[in-house]
Amino acid sequence: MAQSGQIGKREHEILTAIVETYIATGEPVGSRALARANREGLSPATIRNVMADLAESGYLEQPHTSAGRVPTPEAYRYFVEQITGKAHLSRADEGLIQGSFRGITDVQEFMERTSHVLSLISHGVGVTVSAGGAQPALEHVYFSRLGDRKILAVVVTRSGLVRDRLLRLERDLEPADLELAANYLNENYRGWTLEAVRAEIGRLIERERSEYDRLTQSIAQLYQQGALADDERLPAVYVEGAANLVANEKDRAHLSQLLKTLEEKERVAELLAAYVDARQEAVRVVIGLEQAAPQLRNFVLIGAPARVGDEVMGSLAVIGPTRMDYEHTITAVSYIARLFDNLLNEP
Amino acid sequence: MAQSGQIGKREHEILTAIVETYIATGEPVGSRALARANREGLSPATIRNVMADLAESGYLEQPHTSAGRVPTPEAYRYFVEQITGKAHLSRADEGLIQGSFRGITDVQEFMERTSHVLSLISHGVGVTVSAGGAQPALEHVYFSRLGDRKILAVVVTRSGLVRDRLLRLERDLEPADLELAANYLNENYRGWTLEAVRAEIGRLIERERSEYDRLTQSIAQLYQQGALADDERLPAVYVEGAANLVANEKDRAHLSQLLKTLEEKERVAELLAAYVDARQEAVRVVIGLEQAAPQLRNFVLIGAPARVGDEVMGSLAVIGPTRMDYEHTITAVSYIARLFDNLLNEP
DNA sequence: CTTGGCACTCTCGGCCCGAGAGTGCCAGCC
DNA sequence: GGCTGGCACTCTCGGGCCGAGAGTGCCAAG
Repeated sequence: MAQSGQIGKREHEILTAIVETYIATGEPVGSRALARANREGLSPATIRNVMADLAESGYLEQPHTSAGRVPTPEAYRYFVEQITGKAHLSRADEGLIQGSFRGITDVQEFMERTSHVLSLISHGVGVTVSAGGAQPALEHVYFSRLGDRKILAVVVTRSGLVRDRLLRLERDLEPADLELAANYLNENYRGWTLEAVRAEIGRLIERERSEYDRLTQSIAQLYQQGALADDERLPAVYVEGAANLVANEKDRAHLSQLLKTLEEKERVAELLAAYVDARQEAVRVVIGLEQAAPQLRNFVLIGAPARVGDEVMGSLAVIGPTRMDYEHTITAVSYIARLFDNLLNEP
Repeated sequence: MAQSGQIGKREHEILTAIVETYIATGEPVGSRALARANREGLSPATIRNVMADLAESGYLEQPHTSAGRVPTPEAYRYFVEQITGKAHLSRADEGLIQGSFRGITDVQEFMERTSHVLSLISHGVGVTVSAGGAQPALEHVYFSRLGDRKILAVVVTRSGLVRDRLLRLERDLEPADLELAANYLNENYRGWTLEAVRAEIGRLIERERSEYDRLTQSIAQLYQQGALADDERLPAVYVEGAANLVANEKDRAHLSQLLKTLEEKERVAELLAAYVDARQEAVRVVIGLEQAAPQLRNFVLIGAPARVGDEVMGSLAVIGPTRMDYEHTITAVSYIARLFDNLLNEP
């Protein structure tokens, strides 16, 4: 009786074989085909019995009577658990990844390529999201006057991210004022988290409310228009390989919805934030994303945090159909996550 | 005999009606339906005669005998020519555009929203590409040391674009050296085009080859690793609304190719560069993009340069099927192109 | 516990056919 | 001469039907 969900050696073999062939072919797998491929030479009838047990335990489903069996999310979870640890990055994939990153010079491009190469290897959608989570620390600010009361603020963080914001001031500031303000901030607050800087400036303004000098006034204005604020609310999101979904999704309306969802950058960022655990290094595999969005029911997320030293710079992930090459994808995600660290810490 | 392509009043009316209903319905339009809609009460037979003439002149095609007629690219060109100038932005579209841009603070986000709102209005793909063409002028550089021999270079241009590059030096530089180098560049070359700065530094290094002082040495290293180079080679490209293609393209393989093409940012940038004329302000409509890519045969580009004052900051465009709402799209592109200018020059 | 056999079920592709839409052409009408 | 109604013809599309193929469940025997 397998109804408790016990999985013995034979069950394991057959379940694994079903998941593998279903991933390879995309069609419900029947007992006959399985018997032919099986090295132990079991008969179709035997396999049918085992399959019936597995179906009862919730690992298999039938699209309709008299079709083959299809793995349930439960089956994929089991399958992935068995793979984990054993998998090994293929030479070809390693070469592909290394080649993709050759000659990269800017951070955005690095993220873009990461997404791209992930989509190539997984045949799913590659996603990279910057930052989120940890508070970025201030490295440098710069203000540039673009026109009347229009200021461009550029903030560089310790971890190498660059953010720019367009500010509209209430009263105009001269370039000299801007320079003084930037110098003041750079000299006194380098290395502070942006939040701490904001808090400190808020206090500063409060304290000196009455005796506003020119510098404080400039800074107050810039601060109030959000020069240093909210940067963490706008993580950079890179999505590549959406075209891969076309082959997998046959329902047009559904496909269109999927593409729309992936174009909403904030939602993608939330998805990664919800599922990728920044605190631990491991690759996370989530099978069935229906909680995040109903149209992602038959989808899988395979992600990992991207960290440089102790700071989390963001996360990378593959989003793809449950019918996915887990082994390649998991190893690739894990490899690139480590690479990310090396890129900035090693020669 | 209409074989010379002469278009009289009646031909004009009927051709316009055919294009309009084909755009609306997507199905070949027949003489009967046209007769019913026609206010002049012409009979189907008469219309058939005119249609036969138009077909001979190259404005109409039949998918097969005994189907209705479908407009050729020539017909769309004619149609668009008639529209141009007359079109007027609808209240609803104007509200949508204004609403989309409310509260925007950074340049990237502005471009992204532009692409997004274009895709909403046109039901095609909205595209925005920064820069290209004109040489950007230096406003400010900053160097940050990320780790051993790893430098982050941030370049702000006059027009408000921010670019960062990751450099790997041959010999390490101290933060103090970096600061000196940045100060030197900022003080001496602000307002120069990047190319001019590069040329000048090249000369400087050449001249002082033997008597390298510490500052020149730092600058030489940063220069050689491309701190100021090639920025124009990497325009930022924002593509939104690819999901809209799903509804229009029935061939899956083709659809997949289309999406792949749109994901190749460089190709999209080239496409705009090729077709959007930076020197003149007008909206450009290109019908039939097969020269750019065979899979874009039945596609149309409607684009305009985005300029701030005299400087071209990039271009914006809609790429969509020939069956597109030209009137809405052309007016929207033109409106946003002007808005782009206002954004930075007016209150 | 495993296996071969057998009856049953369900899908899928091919085929046929009729309805519907559209065309081209011709003869007649204004 | 241009416009129109009529008519025969063509092509697509959807529905219905059928047979092949694949798979199942169950049973009885090894």
